[in-house]
Amino acid sequence: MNQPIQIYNTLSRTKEKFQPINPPFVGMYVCGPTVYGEPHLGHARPAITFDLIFRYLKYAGYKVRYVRNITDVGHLENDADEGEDKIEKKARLEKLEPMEVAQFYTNSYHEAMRLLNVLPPSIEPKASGHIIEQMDIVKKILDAGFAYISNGSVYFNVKKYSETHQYGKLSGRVLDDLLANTRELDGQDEKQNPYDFALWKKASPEHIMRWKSPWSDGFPGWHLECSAMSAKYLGEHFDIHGGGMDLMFPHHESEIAQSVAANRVEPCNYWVHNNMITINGQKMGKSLNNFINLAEFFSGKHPLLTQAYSPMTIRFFILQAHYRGTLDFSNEALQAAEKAYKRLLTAYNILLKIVPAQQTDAELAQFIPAFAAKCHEAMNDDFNSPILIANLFETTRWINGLNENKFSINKTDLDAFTHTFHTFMFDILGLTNETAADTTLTTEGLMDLILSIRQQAKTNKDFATSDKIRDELKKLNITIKDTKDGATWNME
RNA sequence: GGUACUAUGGCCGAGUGGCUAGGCAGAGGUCUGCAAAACCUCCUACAGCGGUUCGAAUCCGCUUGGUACCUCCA
Repeated sequence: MNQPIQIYNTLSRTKEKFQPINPPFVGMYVCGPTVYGEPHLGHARPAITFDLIFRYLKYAGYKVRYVRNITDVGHLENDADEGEDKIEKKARLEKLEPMEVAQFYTNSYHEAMRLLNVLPPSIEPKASGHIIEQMDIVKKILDAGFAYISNGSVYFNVKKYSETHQYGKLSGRVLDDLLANTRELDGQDEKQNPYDFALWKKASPEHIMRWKSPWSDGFPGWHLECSAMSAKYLGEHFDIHGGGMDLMFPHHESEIAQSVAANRVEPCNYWVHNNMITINGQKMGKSLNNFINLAEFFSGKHPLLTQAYSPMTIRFFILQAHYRGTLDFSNEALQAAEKAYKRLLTAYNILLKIVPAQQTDAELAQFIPAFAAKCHEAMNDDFNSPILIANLFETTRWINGLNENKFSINKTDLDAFTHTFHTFMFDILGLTNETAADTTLTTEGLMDLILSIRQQAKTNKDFATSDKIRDELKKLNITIKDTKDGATWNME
């Protein structure tokens, strides 16, 4: 509303002006996790990407309804010989109810998101709670003639659909190519064409998660849950649909086909996809032994990690790259991010302590509004967080200069400066002031006392004592810095 | 093989047809009892080969590399 936002739309492969259907309201749907394992980096990136977008749209004055689902049914194992539901398999291995498994990992996911300071979505619907809505869509698609029933399962007729619509327009696929490149596999006789996809699957006898339907005892297939839940909470036609680039085909492509077949309307105007993450240049996968979950990053307990990385370091690192580029994790890169993040925090904490003067230096007076403008410009250009962060770093020399009395600033300008910094660093990027959070008044008092004793020792040339104080504090992760005006400290 | 994304200095990672990314690391300096921090200065890249252009890392083509997806599943 109050910002001209450009957003990259996968459908058009260009940046487009963001124009909601019904301003100031914005509907955004993002594909959430399948809860059958510990949350890992692959969960963090989309969550943080769309958290950034959510935060900025709200900042820009929109009333955003953000829906992010929990997938807790019908996820078949990728490389298993017999198609076995991931959640069911886990349940069998751990001797638990399937829903117990789903709940357990949903809780883990929520905890990881909380630590990463990812705001909870407005609505977080579960697939298992929307079976009826999904069956309704199956009925609609059957009625419209875009699906067929085969042996108790219902399949989407891609060929029929493509006679009047363009299946493949999101991912750039051509139907003939799909056909030519699809391998013939066993057990696909139910489908008329290999590229048809299931809307409803008949459950095999050992399949625990099943629901009654007009077609069979079974479970909803494929991409149906997102179509059902987005339509229920955002309407049949809403603004933004997001997710990882890996979901573009077939998941999102099929969502479009389903929605158009059922409702005769495109599900959304803007498709937004975040790019993938690699670890040391390789994709992350259990079979590659480089699978690191978020708890392991936070604790440092993984053979590939040389140290623990705080949630804010991970968040900062992810935001330092643009969401549409691939991002490679390595210890070196994370350590650089950790230092950079701390430097920015230090600058902010110094800014809070600056005492205003009567006047602001002319150059600084120009910088402050320019800084705000550049921050907005960065975010308006397809949520360019790396540019925003670079802009924040531009402030450090001003802040350090103020701290050393090289410049002066008046109260109005100082407030504006602080406000802009705070807004972009904490409200929009969603970083937290980890250092300040640990600092209590008691600690301040204790540190003042300790530093005065150390100053006394230094005055007496008792450097053994002063160094001992500094070294022992260092072991507690408290760093002393001696400056002209006395010692300062900060806690890591 | 197909589709998509991508290839930037020691590392991470932005970006535009001609002009500074930013961070980390490194070098020198200021400061300092020492150290750290801070500040100043330096390190100037754009996979390869062609083409368009007065001019391209930025546009086009080809080549090569990386990643994801292309079967059941969300």
